[in-house]
Amino acid sequence: TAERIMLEEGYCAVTVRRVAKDAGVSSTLLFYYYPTADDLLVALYRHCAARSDEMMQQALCAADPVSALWAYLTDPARTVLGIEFLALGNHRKAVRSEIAAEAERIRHAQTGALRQALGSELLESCGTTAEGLAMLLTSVSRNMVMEASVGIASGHQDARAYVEKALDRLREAKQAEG
Amino acid sequence: TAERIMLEEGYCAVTVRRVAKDAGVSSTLLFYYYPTADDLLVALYRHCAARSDEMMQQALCAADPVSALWAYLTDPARTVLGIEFLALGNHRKAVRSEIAAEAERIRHAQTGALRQALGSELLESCGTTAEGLAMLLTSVSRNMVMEASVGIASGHQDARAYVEKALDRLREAKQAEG
DNA sequence: GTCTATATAATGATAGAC
DNA sequence: GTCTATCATTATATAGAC
Repeated sequence: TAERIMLEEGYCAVTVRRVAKDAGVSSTLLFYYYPTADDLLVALYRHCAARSDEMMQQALCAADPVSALWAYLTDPARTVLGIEFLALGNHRKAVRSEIAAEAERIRHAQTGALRQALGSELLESCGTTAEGLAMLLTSVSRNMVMEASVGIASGHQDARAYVEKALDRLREAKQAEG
Repeated sequence: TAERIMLEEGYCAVTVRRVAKDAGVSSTLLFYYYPTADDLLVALYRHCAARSDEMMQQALCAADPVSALWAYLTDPARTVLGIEFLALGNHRKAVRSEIAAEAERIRHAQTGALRQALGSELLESCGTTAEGLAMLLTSVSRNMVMEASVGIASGHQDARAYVEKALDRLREAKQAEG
């Protein structure tokens, strides 16, 4: 329930009373399990992060990890939720360090997979590193999803085409090399 | 006052009473000028957008518009504010269309300046368009600022170096051509 | 475990004095 | 224009019945 509210109305709308009301229980029951409102948000974050992590691990183990990673990154619901948690971390110190640590872990996992799939040499020959590429792909997908969500469309097709062509080229270069 | 609160605590913290309190006036005075809370937010948005627009116009008229645009995009305070308004638009329909329209206008201005500074042919030879490049640069700067704000650093140096090198190359190609 | 009732503070918004 | 006083609602949180 909390996840749905966060996705539809943003992290500010995820209050104990609101979640309790939508879930059909009393707010005191939620306070019984989560002593403070921040505890509820942290629990929600851990739940979503674990599931997201599982999805990403599957993507990184796929036959084509690069395509699977890009598909994972551009999934609208997951990305909108990720942005909300980022905003949450930006404004509530209680969850900030947790979100930062998890984000670093995720980037590290993506980095390892990209390095394994493409090789450091190929990445360097393209002018970046696995860390840089993971950061760039995350940036484009996040902004694309966020802008699309408010109805901004200019440049989206071009930017998406550019990224997907660049990923195609990386794949081809890897095949030619391997 | 509203701008400061939004920057420091996010758009959810920008309430009529809170702004009034920090500004040292009564909340009814704010309701006198802004009949609803949404009116206050829209007015704040217009104020910030106009100033931001002015900064961008200056950047786009600079000797080196590409560098100036990138400097403008990576300004932390302005970017954090921009992200807050984007999130605001995502969750409050009253301001959504206004924010989307302004964002399209901004992208259009950037697009025109990029086309003028670099030329469509050069951009196409790099595999993208002015719209696509504006979208990509905005994406990287936004995510970089947002992540840095919560303490995420992995890949930032590499991504920034990649973008700045790509922009350098575009400038050099233009100089060689012109 | 789950509830009702409650305390305290903050929210958007209005009525009316000056 | 700017204020005080107020209303209805919602927020986090606690006490205590069952």
